[in-house]
Amino acid sequence: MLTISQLAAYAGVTVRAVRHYHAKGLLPEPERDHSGYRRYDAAAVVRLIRIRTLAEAGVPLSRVQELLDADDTAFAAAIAEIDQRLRAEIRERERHRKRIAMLAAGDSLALPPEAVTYLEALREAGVSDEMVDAERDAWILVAAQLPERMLFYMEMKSQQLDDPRVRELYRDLTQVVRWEADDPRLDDVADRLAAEFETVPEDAWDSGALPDDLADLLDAVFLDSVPGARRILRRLEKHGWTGWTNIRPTQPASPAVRR
Amino acid sequence: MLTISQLAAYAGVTVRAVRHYHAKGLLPEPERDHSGYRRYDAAAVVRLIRIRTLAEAGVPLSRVQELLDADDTAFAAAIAEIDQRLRAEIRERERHRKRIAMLAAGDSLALPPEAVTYLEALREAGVSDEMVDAERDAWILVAAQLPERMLFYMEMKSQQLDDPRVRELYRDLTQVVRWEADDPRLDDVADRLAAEFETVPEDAWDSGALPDDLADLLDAVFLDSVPGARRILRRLEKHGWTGWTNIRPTQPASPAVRR
DNA sequence: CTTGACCTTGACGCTGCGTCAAGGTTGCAC
DNA sequence: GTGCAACCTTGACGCAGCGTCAAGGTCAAG
Repeated sequence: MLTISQLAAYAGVTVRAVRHYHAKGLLPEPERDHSGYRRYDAAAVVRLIRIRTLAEAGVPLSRVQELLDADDTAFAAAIAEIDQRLRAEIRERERHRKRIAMLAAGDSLALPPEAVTYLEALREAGVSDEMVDAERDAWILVAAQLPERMLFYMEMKSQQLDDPRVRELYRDLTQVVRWEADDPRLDDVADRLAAEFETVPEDAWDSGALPDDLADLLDAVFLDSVPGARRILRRLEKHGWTGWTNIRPTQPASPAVRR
Repeated sequence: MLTISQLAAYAGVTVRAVRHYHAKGLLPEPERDHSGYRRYDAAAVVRLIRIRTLAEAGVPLSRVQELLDADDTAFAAAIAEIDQRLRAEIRERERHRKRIAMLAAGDSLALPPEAVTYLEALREAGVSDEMVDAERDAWILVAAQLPERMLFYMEMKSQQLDDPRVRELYRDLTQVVRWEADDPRLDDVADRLAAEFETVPEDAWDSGALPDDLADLLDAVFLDSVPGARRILRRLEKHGWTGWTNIRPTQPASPAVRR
């Protein structure tokens, strides 16, 4: 008769694993000797080796039982299913590998490469680090909601950046975001912005627009992080512009007809 | 300001996951509103998206923290390590797949193919199912301890089975294992066995011998499962044979010298 | 006022054991 | 006989990453 550690050694598992299999009902509890020790016969070794074989093949313990006393057909079916699961787990890990490879390649988390390129262009245009970071965070939010539109947005933004006046505007804004909330120069900035917006054709506003809730979120970021934001927005309203992320002309007062 | 479910929705995770990240310290607990609800700003969304991005890439939560504020070098190193782990997990699953494929192919668990072949040969030689099962269990024990020697053993056994007299012996034993412990015919069987053993050259016994502890275990199986086992062994001893699994001639009485 | 959708904390469940803890047993050396 | 190491026992927590009740408080709309 064998003690639990001998049994475990024969089957190549730990004592703890044997007790675990008892607890799970995979291996029947054997007789105890006079001092309460478990005593095993050789049949237990065989059963334990079978359990270990299945477990090492990736069979979940909850299914080992049924596999041990399945007939050939059921066994084959169960095996096929387990193989399916293993394949899925492998595919998942391979997806993970690809993702972390991309993380290692790009300089920023959670952004597609075209966004990384755009942010790089911003930096090269002389925009300060902190503003690039703010832009990056904003685009992370967008990319999380609309990954499939990022390429479009980034191409649009990159084109805008080709215009030297836009680049200058960005550089100037780098200073503006540090001004106090009541700095009177904010109004001048808003006036310049409004003048700039006038040059954009009327129908171009909607094409690059973001969903309202996302725009609200990004507006909130702007308002939270830039002291002068509120003053700029108020001044822009006076010029007939509303919003920020989705900036557009205030609706001409065409009275809505009710009923 | 966002509620926890809005935050979760923006980042594409569950509310439970957000709370879990709070508990793990990955995401700082935000301010509470007057009724104790958590209120988040957009920065939290960005941080949460970063966490999710890393987690989805297979980074363990315990390492997300350090990765979020690692510099490029440290980040690359950590990524490389995680990729290592993912590859190891993939290899493990592929090993599992191979193992279960083998389980599906062979008709028996925990035995190498040559053993399956041998058992098949036994069955075809007319040995009863229950005796084949007993043989199989015995070889499962051997295979677990000495997998590298199984090919050798199975070739040896297969060769023995080429001898028609051995095959007949096996067939006869099929009956014998069912006899009562005190069946007098057991002695005749032991006599026949002894006569058979005599034909084996003296030096052949050790070549196929198993380690003593394993032989003891298999002997125990024999004694446990065959009622007449003890009587056969006693009778064999009288003929000068000892053991069963590792049967061999009793040592000629060469008196041991003490001190 | 009611209802349904959210919010809160707390706690158990899942997988397969590893790892104490606290105590009893066995077997061997002295 | 005694001591010590190496076993054995049950019980319980820990691990990863949340899912899923439970039991209650809150909010907004009808």
